Amino acid sequence: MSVGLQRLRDEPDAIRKGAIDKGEDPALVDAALAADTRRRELQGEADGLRAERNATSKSIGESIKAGARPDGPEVAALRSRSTEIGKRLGDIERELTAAEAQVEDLLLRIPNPAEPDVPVGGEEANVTVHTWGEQLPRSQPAEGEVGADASARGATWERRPHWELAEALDIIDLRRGAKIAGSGFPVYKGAGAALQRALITWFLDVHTRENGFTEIWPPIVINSASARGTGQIPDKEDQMYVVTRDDLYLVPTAEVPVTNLHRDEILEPGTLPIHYVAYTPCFRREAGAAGKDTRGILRVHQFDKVEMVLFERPEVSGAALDWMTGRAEDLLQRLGLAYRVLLMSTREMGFVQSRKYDLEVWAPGVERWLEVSSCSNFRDYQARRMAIRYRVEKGGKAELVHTLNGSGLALARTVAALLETYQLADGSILVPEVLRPYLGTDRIGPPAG
RNA sequence: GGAGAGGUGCCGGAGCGGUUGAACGGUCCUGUCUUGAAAACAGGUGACUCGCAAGAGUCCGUGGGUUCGAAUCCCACCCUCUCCGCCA
Repeated sequence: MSVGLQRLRDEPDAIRKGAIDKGEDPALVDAALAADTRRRELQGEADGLRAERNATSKSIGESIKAGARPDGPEVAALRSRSTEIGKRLGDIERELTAAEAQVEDLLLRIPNPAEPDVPVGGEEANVTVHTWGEQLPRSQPAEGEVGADASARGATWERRPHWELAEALDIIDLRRGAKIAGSGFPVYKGAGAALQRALITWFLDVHTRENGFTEIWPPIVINSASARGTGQIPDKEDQMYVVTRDDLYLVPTAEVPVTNLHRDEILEPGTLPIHYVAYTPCFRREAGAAGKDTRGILRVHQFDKVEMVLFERPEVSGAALDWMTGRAEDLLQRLGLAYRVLLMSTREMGFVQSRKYDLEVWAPGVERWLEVSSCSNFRDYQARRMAIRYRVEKGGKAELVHTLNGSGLALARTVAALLETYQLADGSILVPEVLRPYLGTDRIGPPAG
């Protein structure tokens, strides 16, 4: 169950197209359909046999009650007949179980089709919806609006990448992180550590106090059922760290534990929408990305993220996605970081999303756009996997909810962009207005040496 | 980690191996009554699968097993609670 058998039967062409657009195998649709037909046949047979057996067993009980001897010939005849049925039933049931597993397996491998207006294609097809802020150049006049500093007046200076700044300021220690855990596990130190804490706290404060979210502080390990629910299994299994001994995974994002909060639940009328926000560290193996973005903290195995998770009624999930994306944008605007919003194409958006916006922030030191947020609507796809339903009215029929989530925001890259944007000519960092109450200073540095 | 108790429907709480999908109570819904409400009374009130329907089937923590038949018996696992130990 993922795309939904009903929809698969009703509009197989649309599902096939959805698979093709996402670069997945459309033949899975036909395989699933065929497996489902077989499954239904078997279930019909099994149900018939069970009905027969149930009736026979019942008549044994009734005969005995009516006075027949339990070891008499009448009962013995019924008994052997029931045994006979049971044997056939056993065979059918084995086949049925296999067929059910097959259907489920195939369904799990069929992607959620993108919404009709999502551009078809790969990276080149992504659409920039809009941009905000000034895309600062790497070379900065000394009297630039952000980096005005007396000592550098009259000259131009080059913005430095965040890893140089961080090392000079001694606020991020990548080498020692590699020593104690491995490469890609940064150590934040002093003002660097405080900056992490400030960002996390500020994000959570805005979401809970201004945006109406309920804060969740979830476990940062998940079991396989939870990983399956949100689609990490089987789609992204090799990106997760596994605790084999206890059959647990380290969370790749708070989305997994938080969305699973309502797994196998029917939400009563009046409970939707549910808006959760959660901070967790996030662990990703980044398998297949070796050698990519090796410098600095652009691609790391552990980073911090504040995540928004929404449960919505189907008819408003589209608007909810826009709203949620706006909440993430608001944070970037108040941090004063230039960014752009991308509507991701079919092959870029992922397996379980129906629509996804990425927020990319401009990092002038490395002169790149960095993804710091990804806001997605999953419609009923995750909800079906997790059996999250709701009732419109008391006693009404249970319907699947729509789930959405988005980063608000992911830290490592935000920190990189922030350091590079707010660096001054002397290597110190101006602290954005909104973070000053949290950091207790308006400036990090300058470096001692 | 050790010892014990227990996991049943929206909730509480029954359940000799055979009309128990599940008594009883509560909740909620619908009627009757009432100017309205409350009370009282009557009826209804789980999810899922297959089926046009009638209906059939599955589900009593999970997975196996015994049996003609299992919520009821056996085994394993998971979870909760109590006591002990340990500990941020």
